[in-house]
Amino acid sequence: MDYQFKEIERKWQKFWAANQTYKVNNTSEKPKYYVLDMFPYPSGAGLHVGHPLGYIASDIYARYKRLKGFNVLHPMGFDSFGLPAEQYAIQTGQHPAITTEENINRYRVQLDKIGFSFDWSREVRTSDPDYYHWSQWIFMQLFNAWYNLASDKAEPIDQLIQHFEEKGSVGIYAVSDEDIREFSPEEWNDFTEEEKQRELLKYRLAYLRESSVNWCAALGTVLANDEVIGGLSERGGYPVEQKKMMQWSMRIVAYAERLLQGLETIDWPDPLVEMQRNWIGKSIGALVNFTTEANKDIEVFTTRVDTIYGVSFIVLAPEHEWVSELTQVEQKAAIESYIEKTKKKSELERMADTKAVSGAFTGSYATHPLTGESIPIWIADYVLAGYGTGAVMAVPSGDQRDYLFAKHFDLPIIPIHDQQNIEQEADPSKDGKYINSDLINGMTYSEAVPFLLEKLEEMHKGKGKVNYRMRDAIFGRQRYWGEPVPVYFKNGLPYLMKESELPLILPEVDQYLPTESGEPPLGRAKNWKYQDQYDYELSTMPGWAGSSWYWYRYMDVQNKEQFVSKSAVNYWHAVDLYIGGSEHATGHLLYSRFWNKFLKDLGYVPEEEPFKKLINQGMIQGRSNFIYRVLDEEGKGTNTFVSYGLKDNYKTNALHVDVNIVINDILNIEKFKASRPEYKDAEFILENGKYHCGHEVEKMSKSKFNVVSPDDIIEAYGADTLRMYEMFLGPLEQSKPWNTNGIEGVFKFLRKFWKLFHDADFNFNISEDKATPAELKALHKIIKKVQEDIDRFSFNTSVSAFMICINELTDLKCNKREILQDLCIVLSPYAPHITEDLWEKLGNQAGTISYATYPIFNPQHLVESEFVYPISVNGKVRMKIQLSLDMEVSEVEEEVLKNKDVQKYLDGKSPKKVIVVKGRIVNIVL
RNA sequence: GCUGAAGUGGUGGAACUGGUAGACACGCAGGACUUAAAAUCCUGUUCGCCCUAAAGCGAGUGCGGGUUCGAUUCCCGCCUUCAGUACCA
Repeated sequence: MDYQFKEIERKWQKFWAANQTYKVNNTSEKPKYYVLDMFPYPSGAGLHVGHPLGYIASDIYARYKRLKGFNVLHPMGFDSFGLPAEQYAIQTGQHPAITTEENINRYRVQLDKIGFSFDWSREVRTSDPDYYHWSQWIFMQLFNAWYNLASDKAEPIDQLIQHFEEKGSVGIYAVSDEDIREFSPEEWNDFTEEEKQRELLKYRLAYLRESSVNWCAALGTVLANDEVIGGLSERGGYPVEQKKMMQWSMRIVAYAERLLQGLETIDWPDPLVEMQRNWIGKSIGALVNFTTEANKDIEVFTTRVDTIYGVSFIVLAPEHEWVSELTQVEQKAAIESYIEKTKKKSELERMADTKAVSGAFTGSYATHPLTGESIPIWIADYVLAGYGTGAVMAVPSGDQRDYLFAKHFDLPIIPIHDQQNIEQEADPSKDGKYINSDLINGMTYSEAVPFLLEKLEEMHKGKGKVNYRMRDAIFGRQRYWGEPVPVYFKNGLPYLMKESELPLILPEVDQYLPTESGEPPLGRAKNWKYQDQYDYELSTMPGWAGSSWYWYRYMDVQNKEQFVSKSAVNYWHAVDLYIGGSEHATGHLLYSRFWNKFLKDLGYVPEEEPFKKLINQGMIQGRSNFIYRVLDEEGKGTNTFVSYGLKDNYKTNALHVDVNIVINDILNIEKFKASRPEYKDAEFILENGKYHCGHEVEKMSKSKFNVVSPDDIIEAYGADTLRMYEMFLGPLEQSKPWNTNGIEGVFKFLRKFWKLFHDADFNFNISEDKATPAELKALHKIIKKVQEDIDRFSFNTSVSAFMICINELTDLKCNKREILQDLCIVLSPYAPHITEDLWEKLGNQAGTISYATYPIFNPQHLVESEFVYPISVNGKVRMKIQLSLDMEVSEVEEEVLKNKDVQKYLDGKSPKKVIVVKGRIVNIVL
């Protein structure tokens, strides 16, 4: 029988499931290896051909590691809380759990058809109460912890309480809110319970804070940033306003430095590391105090304390807390109107017109800490309330924004060093010697900074300070389909439930909308009170809660007592290889590192970093096809379509056409006519009897008719072809458009491979004869190539190498067991079905190829005695001469120069120089 | 603007440490088989020059320079595309 991929693939997928071929134990003699994929959100649209790219690569890697003798953990699950299911629920009233279940089942069917070696007995779903039990539990640990700067790690809050009881607030160095109180142990012990809780909340790593959210009154809901476009809601286009709400937050900033340092220790792609670094945004500078008449010191953050003598004004963010107090009576109207104006501007507009200078004078002055001069205080929206202290010392000579502001409002611009050129724009260089700078005149940058810091500190006017751009993460969503927060409120203060009461199950509601009074959907739940009297927290956890620790649950998915057992985590440790998209660079991957560090601080997990090696698979874009409708004289569409090459002779209108009825850019006219009634009588202007379509690379989406489903590919060519073709498309990390053109080549390759094992009538036919050196050479070339390729994640090049190998063996008419059996093993990570089938036919026990031993490369088989030297003259290859590889450099040179064709080039002269690289090349320089 | 990645035939791409540029595959062209088509197989296919073929010559990895016996690979400057980020003091 010819290669019957459908039958083969069905047979082995059934076998693997029935025999739990890929089930893995938490104990083994073998070394462990953990290969993880970023788990998907199961959307209603199902998988398209771009989704499995990373899964195929990781599956090849996992299978390869098994052959290399590792105990491989390779699980899969679903990130199943999320907005689309909730949106659908709002529209249809269907419970999101039902939609989610349906989508997961569909995903599972699609994934199973591709032949992955996942251990499905370890599947996790973040929306499953058995799973979110532990998301809630981790939240509780965060609530019950504080960050001790003295030990530089998170510690249980009980230790902080004990310190307060014994020593008061003295000697505590914590990451906390700014408004912490100072107290003695006696005072602490005299605090009421509520006062104590209120104070502790300022230290907890999960804490309540007032923060602003995107509130859309018309939709009655809170929107995520990416649901707001130009100040309007993405859906419906309703106005969105900033609204202050009490929100759960996570003190991720406490980990900023460790998150930054950890980047040095992990093997991630450079762009991704860079993105995280920028996101954390560390800057080293100083805090400086400027005194004001109103007796309110303005603290500014600067990275250029050396420019302090160039300060000619102070700028506050319009939201700065002292703006109103600093505003003088005669300036009040101007300031208030300016604040009003900025409020109306959405964040996007503020970003868009970065060129327009605007601001207003408060009428107040501050005193320069070193010169004692009076400096005007302005407000302007180019200063952001959220960064640094929300106030800057403006140095127009050194900062372009300050420069433009000074020019616009006619404020002084003071040059601060002798090499500064400030005629056209600010000059931020540090190269000169300071002028106009009193104490530091004549100093260089590296002398001035430590000098000034010391001076300011001595005067109690400032100090060195490291600032991070990263903000604490908001940890609440006013939504239904997420993990309930295991908290109830007593007298307005949050308290945790008992751990034994977990999980707190997501209650039923009548609608998935906010209540009339604007509370989140959980406000609709009937009789939902803690101990029948206390209100629960009504917001749910954000999408990243469940994904910030899921790789641990895979290690020990059935555990009812703990999120992961000590023994499981001490066996698997951390993820050795993680494959996923770069869109999670600053979300999931940052939060996961944060939670991991926290869990490590409390001793639950052993590793500081959860993902040792990470690979980003590139995005698969769509490749759209177009047909060209001919327009008549009035520009109206006709029912005639002109082929791509002739379209310039007509007035046309390009239309997307479904790529699934186009092969190699040739339209299948019959299928097209049948696709819609109005095309039934369509006419075509053809080229050589064919209709050629135009094409363009776009996002893969339904509306562009360029979505290709893996199901269709598998139906036509099989999963092994799909797997190999996805790899063959190009380097894993590169983004590329999906183009089904070319898949035939991979399919033909697998047929040729099949034919090696069969005679002309497709009877299984294997020879037991001894292999020839040429056959062994072909085999050992591929053994070596594939292991090198997989080790550097270059899967596309091994597919080519397999093709070369099969072409060679076909030419050699090789059907010897000695060669083909090992070849099956080497190919099996890429094409598991066909190799498993042939493995069985070769007489091996069914279903065992996955645990076979990868053949050992023997360099002996690749040793050559002769080499065809390319002979180049002045760097240009002119001819080839075959010589023995035993020949020494001098012998090669001698032999080459004797050659007749070489003599022709020499033309009687002797060469200036002859370079011989043994076994590589000869270059003659004339 | 800043940061990062990348520019190689008609197309996807290969060339891993500076050593035969275009492997492998698609497409295309020609041929075999066939009444014909599909399928399959064979041959050719970077561009230009010489009527054609063989042989040969010249150019060639975004552009311009450099280092080197030799550069897709290293260095300098520029252009283009994609991605991320953005008044961060």
